[in-house]
Amino acid sequence: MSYPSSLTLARSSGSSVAPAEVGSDPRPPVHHDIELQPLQVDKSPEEKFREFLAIRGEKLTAPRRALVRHVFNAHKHFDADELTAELQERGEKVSRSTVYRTLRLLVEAGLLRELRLTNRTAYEHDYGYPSHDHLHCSECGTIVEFSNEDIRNLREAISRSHGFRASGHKFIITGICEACRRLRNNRRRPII
Amino acid sequence: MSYPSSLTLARSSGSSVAPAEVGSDPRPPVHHDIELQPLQVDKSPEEKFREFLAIRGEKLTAPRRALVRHVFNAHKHFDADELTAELQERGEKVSRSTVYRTLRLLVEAGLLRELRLTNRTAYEHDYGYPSHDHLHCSECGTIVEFSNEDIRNLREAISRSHGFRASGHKFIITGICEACRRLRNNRRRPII
DNA sequence: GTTCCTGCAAACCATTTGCATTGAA
DNA sequence: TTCAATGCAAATGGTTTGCAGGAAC
Repeated sequence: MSYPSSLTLARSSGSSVAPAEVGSDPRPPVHHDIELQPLQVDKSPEEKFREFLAIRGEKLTAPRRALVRHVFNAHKHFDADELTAELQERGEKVSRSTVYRTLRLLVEAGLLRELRLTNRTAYEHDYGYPSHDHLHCSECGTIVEFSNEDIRNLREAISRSHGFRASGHKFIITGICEACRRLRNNRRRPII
Repeated sequence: MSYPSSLTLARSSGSSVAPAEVGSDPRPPVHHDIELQPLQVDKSPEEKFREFLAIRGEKLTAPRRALVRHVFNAHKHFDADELTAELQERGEKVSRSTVYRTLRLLVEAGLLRELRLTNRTAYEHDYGYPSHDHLHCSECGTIVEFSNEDIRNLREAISRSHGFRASGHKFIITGICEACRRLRNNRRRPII
């Protein structure tokens, strides 16, 4: 069976260097700006999680199910407190502790990936989503995803030459996004 | 005037893919494993810091001087508490708060770079040290530095294609270092 | 002198944990 | 029926901050 992966907002996947694509308003320090196509996967995240738990003799409870469903319902970056708030707004009974505990499990299960760009840990989909890296705007905090296959090769070559066996990597490019740069320029030469 | 930069432990700088070089004991979760040549710089870190402070109308005090001297006396990764301990062992009167405050200044001044691999922030030399990236052993916590010029090009190409103006990047390869891999293998097939 | 800096202790804030209770298998 | 999960509140641990006294410019 094929899980249709109802992720939102997919764009150009870009093999060597992907074309530009920038969001409109740069003010709120929120993330997103999704560019990649979700992968077709044969099991739903929930099912995948249940299996992971079963192997360890652990249980898929109501709060865990609500959480994993909610998280994979929209493709975006989020942190523990945002998630807690969203779940509670929806009337789901999930405490902050359980959110933290479950997020840790989802990372161990390979469903989510951690991203430490600020003091709060951000999470993103790993299961059903292609390997990618991030551009991080230091002005507005926007996170843009991109995919570049050279990076993987580079990572392998470097690891090999250092006797490392790579299991993953993080490549984060920090800078100013196009929208913020334009705002800056407009401020410098204002229309009188 | 040329500052001779008394950094310790330099090794192969490696342009495209540097040769392997691995430390001996992988147990303690401490960092290091330096591979790059320090750069020749025209001002000492202390002098550079003094200038930075002067511009902002701030002062180079005794604790700050002790700190910047100590930090640039040896090339290694360290965190705030390690540094506080080392300074106090040497009889320098620097409180933890001042260490935190001064580290932040040194980052702003471009003398140090922050590295967030664990829950504690690690610091490393930026001034007088070439741009580089890191291999991080998930088993023993060792950090190995490497330098690869393709990364910079990749970063520029990707940034350009996304309308970003890059100001920096972090490329961290996670995996198992050679020493830890050997330990694992020995454990799997023990000598009876 | 004025302004900035220091140390101390307290505050902060994200995350973790102990424990009594509840619930999945 | 058993072992694990939950929620709450308290603990943790790295980092920041308010403030009164102390130093640089």
